[in-house]
Amino acid sequence: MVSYAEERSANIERNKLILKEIGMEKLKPATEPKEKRKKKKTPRNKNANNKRKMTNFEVPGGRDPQAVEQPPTKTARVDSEVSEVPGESRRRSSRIASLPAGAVVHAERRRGTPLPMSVKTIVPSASGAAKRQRRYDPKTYGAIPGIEVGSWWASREECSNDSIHAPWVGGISPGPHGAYSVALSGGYDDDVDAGYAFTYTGAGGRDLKGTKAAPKNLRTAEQSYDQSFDHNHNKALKRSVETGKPVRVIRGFKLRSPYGPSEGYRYDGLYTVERHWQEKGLNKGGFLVCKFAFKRLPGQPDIPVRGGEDEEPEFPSGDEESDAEGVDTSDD
DNA sequence: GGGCCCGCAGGG
DNA sequence: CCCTGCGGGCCC
Repeated sequence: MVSYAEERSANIERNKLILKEIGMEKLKPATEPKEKRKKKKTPRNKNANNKRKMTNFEVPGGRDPQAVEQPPTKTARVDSEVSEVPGESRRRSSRIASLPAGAVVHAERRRGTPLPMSVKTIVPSASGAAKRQRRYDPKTYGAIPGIEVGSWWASREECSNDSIHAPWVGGISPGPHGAYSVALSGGYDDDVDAGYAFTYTGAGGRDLKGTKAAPKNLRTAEQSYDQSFDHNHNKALKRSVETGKPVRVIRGFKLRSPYGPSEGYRYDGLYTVERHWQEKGLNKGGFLVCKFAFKRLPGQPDIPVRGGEDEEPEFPSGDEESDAEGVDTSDD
């Protein structure tokens, strides 16, 4: 029988081929910007709230943000001076590693704290927009005004608040004419992330409730049955292929790829879903999974790659050879 | 590190 | 109301 590693490489190779087929080569810049470590420029500012968002890379030489409806740079919401997050060098791998020192999580949102309910009701937000104080409807195709490509958040909750990706947990935010957004967090071991294109695994096929005897109430779990395009989320991504609607993409720190941020979540702009198919997933049982191939729209700022200084690129950033990269368990 | 258990946004 | 989901705090 085939080992997990072998099966994984095989899947990865197949997925890489698909990415080549959809023509992502041209999108990848000759030289890729390094992820900017969030240095601790500003002293501290321990006033909570500065954990808002920040753009992670300033593009060398002004590119023209034309091609893709670039939202008006409107840094609202950061009411306080956008102090640099003193996140310094944290090694990825820990959870949401460092909410930078001063970035205290709002007490109301903490888990054990008592008044989460009242938080929602605060800020009626006249326009009856949403319960949260969202400025824009996340159920929008394309860019969210005011959120630049490269913006960064410490948690999924914050991404949701800024309407970039509404679900707190789910990777896919479905809509009638396609998905609005997806989150790459490395949930599936055989997905390939080449930055300017990537493969993505659909939702479903998991038993989140556990067994009758041992109920689990989980949020994620191993595959235990086939995924299908009947699942609303997968159906939405399939629609994206048909309609060509752009999908917002965020990458999370758990993503094992040079393009994954070392901490938190980063908005990497708009992509189109080029293909959808089903294949045997990397799971015990060989259950089918729904797969999708995404390609980035041109004209957006380059994606920063990890490996600023104290981090060594674990993969040769691209695909190229069939480098046996991930096959190992290169710890981490 | 792993296991638990949970809040929440969204859709049905 | 019910169920789902590439989180995440907490405890061990």
